Amino acid sequence: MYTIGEVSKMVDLPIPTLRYYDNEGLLIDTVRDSAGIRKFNDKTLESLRVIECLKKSGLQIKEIKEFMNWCSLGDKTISQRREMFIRQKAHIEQEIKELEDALALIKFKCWYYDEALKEGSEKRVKKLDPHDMPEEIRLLFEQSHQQYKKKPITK
Amino acid sequence: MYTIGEVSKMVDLPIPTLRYYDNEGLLIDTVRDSAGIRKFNDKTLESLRVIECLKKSGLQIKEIKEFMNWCSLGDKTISQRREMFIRQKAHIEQEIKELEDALALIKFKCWYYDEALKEGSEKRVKKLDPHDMPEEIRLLFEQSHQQYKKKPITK
DNA sequence: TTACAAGTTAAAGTTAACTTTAGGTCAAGC
DNA sequence: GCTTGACCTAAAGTTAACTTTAACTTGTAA
Repeated sequence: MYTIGEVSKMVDLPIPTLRYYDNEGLLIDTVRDSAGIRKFNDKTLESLRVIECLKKSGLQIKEIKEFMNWCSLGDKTISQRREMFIRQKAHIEQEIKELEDALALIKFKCWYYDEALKEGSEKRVKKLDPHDMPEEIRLLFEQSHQQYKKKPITK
Repeated sequence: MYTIGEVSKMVDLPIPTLRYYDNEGLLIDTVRDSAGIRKFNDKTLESLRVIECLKKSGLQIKEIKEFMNWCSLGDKTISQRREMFIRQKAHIEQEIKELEDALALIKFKCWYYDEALKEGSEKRVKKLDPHDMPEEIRLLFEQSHQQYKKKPITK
C-alpha cells in the first residue's frame, strides 16, 4: 500500500494531479483509511500507466473515466474495451505517421541550415531544386511536402 | 496570389485560424490590397507547413513567431535557426519514442482483449505471467512496462 | 505542547490556442 | 438600388487539464 506522496514520486506526477484523477473517477481501485487518507496499490500504478497511454492516444479524461468504468463492470464490457483499444491503436499510428512527416521536414531543415552555415548564407540553398539535392535529403523533402502540393483549387 | 478563403481550403485550416496566425506575426510574407484584404502567396503555404511542423515538434505560437522573425532578419540568424531545428529534432524524436511505447501497450491490450473475447472472460488472461505469453506479445508487454517498474522508493 | 510533515477539501485560477460574436466594408450580379 | 458573398476588426468566449489557494486534520518527534 502506498500513500499519495509515494505514488507521486514513483510515477513522477504531481500530488494534485493524482487527486484530480481520483476525483474524476479514473482511479477505481483506491481505498481510504480510517482518517480518510488515500491508500494506493500496484493496481493503481498499472492504471496510471494505462491512463498515460490512453491520454497519448488522444482520449480525454472523461473518456478514460468511461473506460475505467467499463473495467469495473467486468466481463460483459470486454468487447467495448477491445474496440476502444482498436480505435486508439489506429489513432496513435496516425499520430506517429504525422510526427514522422514533421520529423522529415525538420531533418531537411537541419541539412538546409548546415549548408547555409557552411556557406555563410542561405542564398544558394534557398533556391535549390529538389533534383539537385543529395538523394537522402530529397527524400526527406518529398516526404514532408506530400500534402497541399500546390494543387489548384477544384471548385 | 491567394485570398484567405482560398488558402483556408488549400491547407484545410479555418479562416479565423489563419487570421489569428497573421495577427500573432507568424505569417511574415503577407500583403494587403488597397481595400485591406490579405493577399497570400506560395511562401505563405510553405510557412504554414513549417508552422504545423514546429507546432508538432512542441513549440508554442510565440516561439514560432520568434523563429519567423529570425527568418526575416536574414543570414545573421542562420545559426540560431539551425540550433532551433536541432533542438526540435531531439524533441520530436523523444515524442515519437513515447508514442511507440504507448502503442506497444495498446497492442498488448488488443491481444489481451482478443483472448478475453475468445474465452468470454478476462479471468485467465488477467493472471497470465509474461513468460507464458507468445514471444511477440511478451516483447510488447516489456516495452510498455519499462518505466516505474515496481522499483522501491529510494528515500 | 508545540511544531512539523503529510495528508485532506472545495473552489478559484491558469494557460494556450483557438473560436465566436457583433458589427462593418466592398464589389458583383439581378 | 438592393442583396449576396467574401472579406475586415476588436473583443469576448471556450475548453481541457491541470494548478493553486486557503483552510483544516492527523500522527509523530523534540
